[in-house]
Amino acid sequence: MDSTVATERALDAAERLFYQRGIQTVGMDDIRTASGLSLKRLYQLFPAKERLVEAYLERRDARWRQRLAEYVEQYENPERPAEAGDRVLAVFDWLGEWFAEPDFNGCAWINSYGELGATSESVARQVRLHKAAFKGYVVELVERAGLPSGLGDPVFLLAEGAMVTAAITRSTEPAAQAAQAARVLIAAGRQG
Amino acid sequence: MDSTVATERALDAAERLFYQRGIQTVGMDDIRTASGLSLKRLYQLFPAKERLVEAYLERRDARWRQRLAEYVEQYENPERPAEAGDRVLAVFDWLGEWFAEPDFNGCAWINSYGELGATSESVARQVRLHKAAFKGYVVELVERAGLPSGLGDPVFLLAEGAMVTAAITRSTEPAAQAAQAARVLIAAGRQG
DNA sequence: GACTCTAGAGAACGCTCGTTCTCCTGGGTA
DNA sequence: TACCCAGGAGAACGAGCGTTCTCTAGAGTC
Repeated sequence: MDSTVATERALDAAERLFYQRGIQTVGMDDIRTASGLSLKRLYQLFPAKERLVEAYLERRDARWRQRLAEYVEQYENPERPAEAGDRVLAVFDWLGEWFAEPDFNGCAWINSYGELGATSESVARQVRLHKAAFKGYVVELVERAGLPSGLGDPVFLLAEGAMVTAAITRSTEPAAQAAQAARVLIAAGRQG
Repeated sequence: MDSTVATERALDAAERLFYQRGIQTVGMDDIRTASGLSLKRLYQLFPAKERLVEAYLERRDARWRQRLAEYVEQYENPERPAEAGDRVLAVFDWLGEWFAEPDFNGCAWINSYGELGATSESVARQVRLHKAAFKGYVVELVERAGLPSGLGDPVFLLAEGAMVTAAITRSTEPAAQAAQAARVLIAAGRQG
């Protein structure tokens, strides 16, 4: 089997299991079984579990942010004059769809941070990078909408709060609640 | 040694270690060493590690919410006509002080949920109870301030987002940012 | 003073899990 | 055909850890 195909299979299995059950409770044996690869092959591709965890978070980060950006770009419709803030609010629509996915289990980075942030410096670093990138994206959307850039902070906090709460309560509501609050903040920001 | 004293010592050690390093990475041996109790005594008081975890979360929940309520009550000053929402905003002041504590390591329940929410039903249940109680308290503050009770949701989400972000970025700023957003929402709510 | 019960110190047990090793098969190559 | 070697299956190793067991000391009681 091609090495890139094997890597992908390993990461697919790792992502599914790590995200669903947590990192520490999933053993390399579980990943072997789920991926159909041998332990030998797994350790050739990822010399230690920690490397696999890093690769899992990296790949998921790229995909998560890309999916978000693709969704938000729908709202960049040149045909109609976009309301300032439409694309900012689209973030919460996307969160709502994500929360509704059957295998939604919270934010992978918040979960990983709770599990390993205190122990693994590499995990902590990746979580910080992911959150900084997400926040940077939110700020960028705010600024491109011509809104005061200070709006980025509370919008980001609302999104984080919605992710955590959706996970714990197993509900999609927080997305709509956060969206509504963001709408009010945007309206206030436009006046001020 | 008195049994209640021993229980307290066990919980003190457990809380310090679990909160700082996570639950799974702390062994019963670590708790024995830190508490000065023997394993035998520990297992008399808590027949399994899971019981100790439950007791840790329960005791911390009671103390956390009591400290918050005590702080907020300062703002219940009958001498002056309190601004509606003062006590709601006091929640964020208190969060800011908490974030600044040297051993602050995020929200114990969010962390525990990330670590064990998928594995341990008892942990998941306690996290949900704690968050429901906190949210209930926020809603109560909002209503007692004569504000529209729908304001409870976004204020709660801002608080959650602030906790998560303060932990990951190791910064106290999110408390002030969330407070500022809450101020705007409250002002808008008073008008609407 | 003999007995009993509690508790301390820490060894021991059994299981899990990350990692490595052994043995074997099969395909490519001179 | 003889050789080589990448890879598969899974046993084996070693450490960590939750839990229990052993042995001992001491305090309370008749």
